[in-house]
Amino acid sequence: MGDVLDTASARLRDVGQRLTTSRAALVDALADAPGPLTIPAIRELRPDLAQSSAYRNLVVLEEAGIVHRVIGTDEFARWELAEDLAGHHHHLICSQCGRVDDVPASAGLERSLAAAAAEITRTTGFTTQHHRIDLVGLCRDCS
Amino acid sequence: MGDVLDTASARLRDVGQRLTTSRAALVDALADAPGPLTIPAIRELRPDLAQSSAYRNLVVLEEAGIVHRVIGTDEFARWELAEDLAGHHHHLICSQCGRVDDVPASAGLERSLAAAAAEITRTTGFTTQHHRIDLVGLCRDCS
DNA sequence: CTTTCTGCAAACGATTTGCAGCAGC
DNA sequence: GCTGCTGCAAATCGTTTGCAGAAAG
Repeated sequence: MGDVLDTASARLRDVGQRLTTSRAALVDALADAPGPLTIPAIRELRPDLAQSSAYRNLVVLEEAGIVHRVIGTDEFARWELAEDLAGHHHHLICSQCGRVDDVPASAGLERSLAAAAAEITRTTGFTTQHHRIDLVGLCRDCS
Repeated sequence: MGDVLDTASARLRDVGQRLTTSRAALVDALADAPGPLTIPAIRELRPDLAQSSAYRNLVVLEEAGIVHRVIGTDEFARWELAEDLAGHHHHLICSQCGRVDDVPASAGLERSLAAAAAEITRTTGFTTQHHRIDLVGLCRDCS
C-alpha cells in the first residue's frame, strides 16, 4: 500500500499536483476496498473528508491516471484504482442491493474477447482501447 | 417493426397500461436506432414528445419489459429495446464522442463467458443473471 | 363520467463551482 | 507574499414529480 501511495505521489507530481492528506485518504480507501466505492461510501470510511474535496480530488486523481470512474446500475458514480495499480479485473454487480465487487479476469475469457475484438475491428472499423465485462446478478447475501 | 409494436402493446396490456401515441413513438425510435439512445437524441427524432412524457413513459416501458436502461460513459442515461426484442448484443462505446453502437454477440465469446460465470458462481456464491460486455475505444469517425 | 396520459413548471438530488480562509513554499 | 488546497454554501443540470387539463374507454 505504501507502494500505491508512492506511485500516486509520483503521478500527481507528473501533472503538477501534490499528494495532500485528503488525496492520500482517497487512494488509501480505494486500495483497501474489495470493489469500486461510491462517494457516500468513501465518506463513511473517512468522515473527515469534505464532500466537495472528495469530488474535486477524485477528478484530480483521475487526470493523474491513479483512479478510474466506474458506472454501475444505480445513480451513484463509483471509483476504483486504475487498472495498472489494481490489476485487470471485472465486476460482479448485484441487481438487488447495487453492490459491486471485483473479480480477477480469467485468461480464457480474455483470449476470447481479444479474438472477438479483432474481428469487430476488421468488420466495423472500431478500434478497441479496453473493455469492460460486468456480470449482473445476485450477490451471496441477496440470493 | 409492426411486430415490435404488437409485442409492446401486448406487454403493456399485461401490466395494465395502454400503447399510447408517445409510447409507440418511443418504441419506434428505439427500434430504428443502431444503438441505445439518450433522451435528448430521442427528442431530436420526435420533437413533439414532451420531455417529462419521455422520461415517464420509458419507465413504464421498462416495467413492461419492452425497453432497457443502459449506462454509458457520459452523464446521460441511454435506452434500447429489451434484448428479447432486439437480440443479444454488446456495445461499442467511443471514448472520444460518447457514441454507443450495438454489435451482435459472438458465439465463442458467449461460451467463454458462460464458463467464466459458472466458475465465479462456484467460488464466490454470486449468481449471474445476465452480463454486459462493452468495448471502449474509437469509432470509425473518431480514429 | 371515470380513468389514464400528457405537458407545463416546480422540485429533487448527485455533482460542480465560487469564494474566503488556510497551509505550504 | 504567492500559490494551491480545503470546506462551506450556492449553483448546475439530468431526472422526477404535482397538478390541471386532454384523450381514451
